[in-house]
Amino acid sequence: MPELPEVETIRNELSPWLIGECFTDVCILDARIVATGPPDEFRQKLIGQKIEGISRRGKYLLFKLSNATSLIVHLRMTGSLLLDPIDAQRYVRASFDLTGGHHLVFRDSRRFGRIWLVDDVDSVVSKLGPEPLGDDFRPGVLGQRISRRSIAVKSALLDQGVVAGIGNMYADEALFAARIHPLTRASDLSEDELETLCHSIRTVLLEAIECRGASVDTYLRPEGAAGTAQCSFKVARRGGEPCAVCGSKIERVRIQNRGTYYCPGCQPIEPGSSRPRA
DNA sequence: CTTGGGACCTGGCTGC
DNA sequence: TGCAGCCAGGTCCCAA
Repeated sequence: MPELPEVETIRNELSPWLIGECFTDVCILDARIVATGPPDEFRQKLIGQKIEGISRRGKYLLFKLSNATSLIVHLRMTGSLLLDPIDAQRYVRASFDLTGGHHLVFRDSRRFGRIWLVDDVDSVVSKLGPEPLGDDFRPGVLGQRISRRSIAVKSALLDQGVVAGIGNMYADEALFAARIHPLTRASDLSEDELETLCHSIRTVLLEAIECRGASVDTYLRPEGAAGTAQCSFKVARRGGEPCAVCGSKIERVRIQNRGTYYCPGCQPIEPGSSRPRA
């Protein structure tokens, strides 16, 4: 499922092809994906607009348009954006023709993805927390946002208002890298742990971007190739396998109704135990 | 205010 | 083999 590294990869790989091109036609096949008004209006407003730039905020992909509006795309669970696909695609919810002969296809089997056309990007993304790869994402900032939260640290990382762009897979990977048990109360993290976690989040996300994202489920890069970040996962989706670091069997629990994977050897704290851990 | 749980959605998997 | 039923999870919404 597309999280920050996947969306960043899509941004990186679409940009050289689409920046400077104009929308010449728009086809909405499922009206539900348009979050801003009727599809016809969406289509009329978008046609003729030039893409001035493509950026990302959390898991949102932002197309800056020539009339100062923005096209925003969120892929949610199963969405993907394909550039000039050769084969006919299933589950196409919208398609876009552009100058230069390009054809951009929004595909989404589960219909959770959404697109917006807005004057002000903030009207969609204003509640997001800091960008984890930005300069302002510091241990103190993370601490400020979770120090009064009694929820599990895993839940806190999934809260897009705490930090933007982390989803189920990279939350598990970051907590493993930081050697923090996912059920640890967010408010119980020490300053050292906050610093380690902050660093681990950045490292895990940067390494995944290097791998062009993780192709689990339906994620593919715009030109149809897979990412390889899933090959480097230490715990995510590896329940029952031995930990590559200590050999313990990777366990799976449910937190906030999400499958959560961790290594009981490397992330040893038991929920409710007194701190500090041994 | 915080927290937890359900709704949304459908392909793929499990089990009878 | 066929089919019912459950599961995955990002975000929003609502209730406690």
